[in-house]
Amino acid sequence: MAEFGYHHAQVSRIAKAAGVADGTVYLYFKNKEDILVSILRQTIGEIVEKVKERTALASTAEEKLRSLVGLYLGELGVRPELAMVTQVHLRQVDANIRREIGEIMQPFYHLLDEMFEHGVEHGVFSPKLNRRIARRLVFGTIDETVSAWVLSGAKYDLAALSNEVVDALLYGLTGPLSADGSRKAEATP
Amino acid sequence: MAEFGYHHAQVSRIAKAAGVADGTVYLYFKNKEDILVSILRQTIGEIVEKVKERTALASTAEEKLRSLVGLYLGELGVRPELAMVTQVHLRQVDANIRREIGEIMQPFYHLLDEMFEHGVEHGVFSPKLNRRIARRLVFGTIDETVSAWVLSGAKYDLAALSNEVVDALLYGLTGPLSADGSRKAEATP
Amino acid sequence: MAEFGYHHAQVSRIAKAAGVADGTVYLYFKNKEDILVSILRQTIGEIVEKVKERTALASTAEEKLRSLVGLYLGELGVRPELAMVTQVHLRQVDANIRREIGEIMQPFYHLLDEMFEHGVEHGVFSPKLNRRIARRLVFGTIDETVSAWVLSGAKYDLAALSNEVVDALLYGLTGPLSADGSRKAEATP
Amino acid sequence: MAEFGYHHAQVSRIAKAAGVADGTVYLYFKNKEDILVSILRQTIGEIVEKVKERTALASTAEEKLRSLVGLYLGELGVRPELAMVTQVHLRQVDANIRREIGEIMQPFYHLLDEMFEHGVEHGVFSPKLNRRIARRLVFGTIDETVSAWVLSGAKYDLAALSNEVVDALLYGLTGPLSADGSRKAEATP
DNA sequence: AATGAATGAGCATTCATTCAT
DNA sequence: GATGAATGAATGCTCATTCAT
Repeated sequence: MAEFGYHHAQVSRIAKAAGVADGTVYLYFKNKEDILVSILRQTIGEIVEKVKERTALASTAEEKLRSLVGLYLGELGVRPELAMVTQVHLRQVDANIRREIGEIMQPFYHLLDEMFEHGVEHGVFSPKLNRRIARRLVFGTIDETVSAWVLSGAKYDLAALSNEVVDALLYGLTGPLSADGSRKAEATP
Repeated sequence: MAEFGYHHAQVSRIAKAAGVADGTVYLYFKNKEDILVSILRQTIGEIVEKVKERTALASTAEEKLRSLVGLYLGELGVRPELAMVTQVHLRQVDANIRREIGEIMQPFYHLLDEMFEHGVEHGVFSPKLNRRIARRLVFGTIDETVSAWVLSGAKYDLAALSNEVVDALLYGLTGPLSADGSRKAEATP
Repeated sequence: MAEFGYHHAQVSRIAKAAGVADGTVYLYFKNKEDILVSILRQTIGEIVEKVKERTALASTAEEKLRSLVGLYLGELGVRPELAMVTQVHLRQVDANIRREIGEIMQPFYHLLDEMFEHGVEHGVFSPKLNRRIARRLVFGTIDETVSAWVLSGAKYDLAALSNEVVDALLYGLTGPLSADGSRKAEATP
Repeated sequence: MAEFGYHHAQVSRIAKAAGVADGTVYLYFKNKEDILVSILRQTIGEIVEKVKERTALASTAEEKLRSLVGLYLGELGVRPELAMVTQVHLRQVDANIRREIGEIMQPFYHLLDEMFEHGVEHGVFSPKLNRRIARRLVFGTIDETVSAWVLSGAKYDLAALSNEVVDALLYGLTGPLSADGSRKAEATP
């Protein structure tokens, strides 16, 4: 199927992108899987570090979520190749590795959980919401947002969507309610 | 097509699952991509048809969304092999095909859009919410839900999560507000 | 080291020699090792079968040995490619496989052992000779004989050496002694 | 160069064993082949020197052969890594090099030839025996003996086999004859 | 002289696709 | 229509060799 031009993350392509010979890659990584997984681990690690710093300064759960989403979209938004790796190449590997990916995402999921706990404690987030579902709501939405951006060719400003995405995550499709039960006009002023 | 196993969707495996010889597959499909894309097209087509029937009977946008999510998770929940195809195998192909997948999802996205329009018109959904973001909220969340279920080995009842997922989609992390602005105790009674 | 032109038994070379495409080889063999080991197993198997038939007809241990060596050199002598495999390619694989080769040679070694027992029982072979050393004497000598022939380019008649080789194996460097202790003039009349 | 392990004689392993960096090897050797061939050349050279000294003192052909075999097995028997090189690594290279190996063995073969001439002149070795076959008898047998020892893991005392091997080489399978034509009881008293 | 990071040719193996039957 | 044996392009990985320091 040469006509379709498969765009797998061949090691030779990665090497060429890095400006080194194929064999050089194996001086630094165990194998192809290790390359991709290492990229993800570092990317997630950096994002998690920044989010921790930033959310420590935020007092409300809403602000924390806004930091988290903003940083996630911001980091990937300025590095489309990284987004390509997380959204495309890493999904081309087999299910075993996808489970390993789950482990790498743990620190990020922990952040989400902590933030959620904080929000519930302060009466901001719904105590009725299943934590697992909350995590999928947040991660699923931002993941889909990044995927769409990558597949579009990374043509627009990803981080610019952050506030609207957070509004959706906070209030859902119904949007924020005003005290009298009517729809509020403005979510993000 | 029941025992894909957890790795690549080799054509020979698909043929064996279908009870035909390898070559026979090519009498009905142009190539491997065509097989996977056809499976997705049919699956989405069936779901869209059922959702159309069901949502025609639903009067409120919330009911419509509950039908849509319930049917989506219900259909994939009883056919793990299909979910394997949509969540794993189809992501292993190149970015070009993933864009084609976007086209196949169009009817489903239209449903979402119509439902959203209906909700906004009837004052149920927030008119402030970006349609594109709304779509990613809904699709991203259910996609992540199905993916997690598939990667877990399809061990639990996927459809059973439907109502909680819809609650999250409708009201977000903050959950539904009571008229007086306090957190409501129960989302799905 | 392209200048030296390594002559490893590449699978592609084997495939080309067999007149099939590279991939075809893997329809019949598990891997490269399996190819080489299978060739040896079949070759040795055929030789052992023939030797069994022939030695059953021979009454003396000397005749049996003559049959065995004659058939061994005869079989490889008419199939230089086989000899190439046994003497060159199979030695290029790692030590683990060389130990497996030992197992494949077992039937041949058993033949040698039986023949030796027969010779000792009938007073023809020395009862003092260590069986293991006897085996290495016989196999080492014919192996070296075949190797030299292969490395020379298989230019002469290998089987023609058989009788002289057997004389050497039977009587060693001292040659057969006449009854009075002097050197006999003729070993193989 | 003590722990070759049982697989390929990678240059990096040789360098590490020699306590130098990979690149340093190429200051002293042309290439990998040159390394292995040099090891063989030196080993054989040393053995040949020692055999020459020793056989000069020996008066009979039998004593000379006993010295030669004893020294060969003795030298390799105390240096299993050298035996690994001669029996395993050197056979993993291509046929061209194996022919070069033949040249390196020349001094050793000359020794064998001289010894054989001496034996024939003094009526100890059979004048009927083909010199080439005699050489293969001796070298094939000791080579096979060393190979078996190496592949067994060099677990037993190789030199201890020397006298029995020489007996086999001198008298063959039939063993030494007593003057009256009956089997002699003892070869090596 | 010595180093060791970088190289890239070389090869085993897989699997989507074809086509003679 | 159906088959499945045969194909060969594609790719991950190894390791002998080089060369800037």
